[in-house]
Amino acid sequence: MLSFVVPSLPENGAPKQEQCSLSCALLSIVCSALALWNTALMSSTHGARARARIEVTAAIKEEARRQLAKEGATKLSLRAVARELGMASSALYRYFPSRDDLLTALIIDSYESLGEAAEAARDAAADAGPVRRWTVLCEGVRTWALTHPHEYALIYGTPVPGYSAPETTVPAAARAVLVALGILRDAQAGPGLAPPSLPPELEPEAARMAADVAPDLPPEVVMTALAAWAQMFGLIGFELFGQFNRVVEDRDTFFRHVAGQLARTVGLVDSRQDATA
Amino acid sequence: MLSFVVPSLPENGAPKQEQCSLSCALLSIVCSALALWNTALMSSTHGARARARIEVTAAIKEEARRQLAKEGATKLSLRAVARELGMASSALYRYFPSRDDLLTALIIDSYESLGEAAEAARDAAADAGPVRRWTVLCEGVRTWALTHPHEYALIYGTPVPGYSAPETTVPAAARAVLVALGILRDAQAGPGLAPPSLPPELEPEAARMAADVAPDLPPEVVMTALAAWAQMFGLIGFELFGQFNRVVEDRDTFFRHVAGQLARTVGLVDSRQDATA
DNA sequence: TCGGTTTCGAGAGCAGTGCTCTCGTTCGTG
DNA sequence: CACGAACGAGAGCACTGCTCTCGAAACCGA
Repeated sequence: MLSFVVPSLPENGAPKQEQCSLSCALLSIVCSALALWNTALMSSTHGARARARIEVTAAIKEEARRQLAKEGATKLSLRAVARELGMASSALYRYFPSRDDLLTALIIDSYESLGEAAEAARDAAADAGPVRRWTVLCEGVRTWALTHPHEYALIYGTPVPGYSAPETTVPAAARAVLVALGILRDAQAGPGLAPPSLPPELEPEAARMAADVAPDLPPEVVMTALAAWAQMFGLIGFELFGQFNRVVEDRDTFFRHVAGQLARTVGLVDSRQDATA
Repeated sequence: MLSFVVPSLPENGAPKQEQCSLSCALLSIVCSALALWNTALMSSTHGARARARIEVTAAIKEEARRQLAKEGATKLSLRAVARELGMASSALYRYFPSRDDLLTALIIDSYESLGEAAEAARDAAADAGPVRRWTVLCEGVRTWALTHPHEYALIYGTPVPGYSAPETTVPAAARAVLVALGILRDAQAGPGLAPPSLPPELEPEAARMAADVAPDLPPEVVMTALAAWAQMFGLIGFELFGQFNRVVEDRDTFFRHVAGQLARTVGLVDSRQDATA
């Protein structure tokens, strides 16, 4: 399913591959059918069988998540999951049409987990000044990444099977960045925002983006915030994937400082609380 | 070999894994022996056999690089490489002790390729102002990433087998960032640098870093430049891995603007050439 | 020039993978 | 109660990384 959404990259022209991508398309249909089936059962709770189904599905995801956290996405094996659960590997395909679909489910879970961590960081510093709130949020994301390296790699590292995540991941992925936009919104309502300047050739793009994402915020702020968000993940990725080995040592304070700089870039202004904190 | 340098992440405690990591250690010794053997042959050119060896090694790497560019690191298969080269898969192990070692060779090649692109970008804008030179360098790196997505993913995405690259990749990895530091050095000698301010708790760290990397540059500049460098890769990674899909459309001008902002963050100052360009 | 040593390629084989197909069994419902 | 849908298990296919063995070829010293 994942490898089905790869329009821009060349595929090998072997006939076997064509057959695969065709069966992938069919599988994706089957997958959404299964998903609908699951949610339909969840809502109406048809019976014991339905409950068993969502229970087994949860058990599979749990065991898969354990293996993911232990050894990473590339080492995640359907057969090992089935073995650990004491069932035949073929039985697993009743719940997930392919390994990629299981991975997609884990991707969504990881996004949700990150979103939860971001929201917790937001709530932990709810009374602080804007710059500090932003910094705490960034530190929360970083801490989550350091404690869930394989999950982080799954969602922000190399896309494992193909090069584009399916549409279903989009809302989960948006959750964390929405927290950042919320902080900006609060700052606008309270201490104030100092919108950064933007070159004129970027203004239509910024307006389009802001209209899609946060119409109540100045377009320059939205665009700069998105850039800052991506830049933060550059820092985290470098630290997590070893690019800072033997280069940056005191990474906590380094990251905190850069996150604060990013906050000011976005337009957040220091308050008394930030200065004292 | 790669999976041998994973001290921080938990491994599964199965005995088979221990045996594997042990054999990995042995293999890494064999690998360095083979590497020394290769270079020794290259320098003294013992005979036709030695030449054939380096030729076959190059052919393997070439075919592997082709498969890497076509389908990505996870799909790279030793057997497929051997098949394409018309030799038995087992014969390939005479040249690379394991798949990871072949990947390591490709990683180094990718770093060198990126370094070349960075140097070309530097030379292409040798006469421009500091901000423009930095921006052109960033655009060069981005263009390389967009044209070599799988190579980029190999070196800046998720580390494929383990979580830390072997030491041999370090000099190759440094090549690109040294170009950035060179631009800063030129700016210091010519148009001038405006070193950014740093909180006092980061000054010792910055001093240590600068002493290691670029003793002739102000520590604040070195530290901020490294942060900016990492941030740039955050932008590139987001674009390349689909995080900007349906969010950022005009990515060229977006990236150019953010790269210019990063240049000013580092301490580079606009010149007349930058303003007109 | 000869014989021993090293290097090489090929084949078979092992353990593992994702995935498919078939075949009984069990469950829910008309 | 009976029928069909869902389920679990097993065998099997094609593929992977990797090891071992064996014969042939190349090298090198005597």
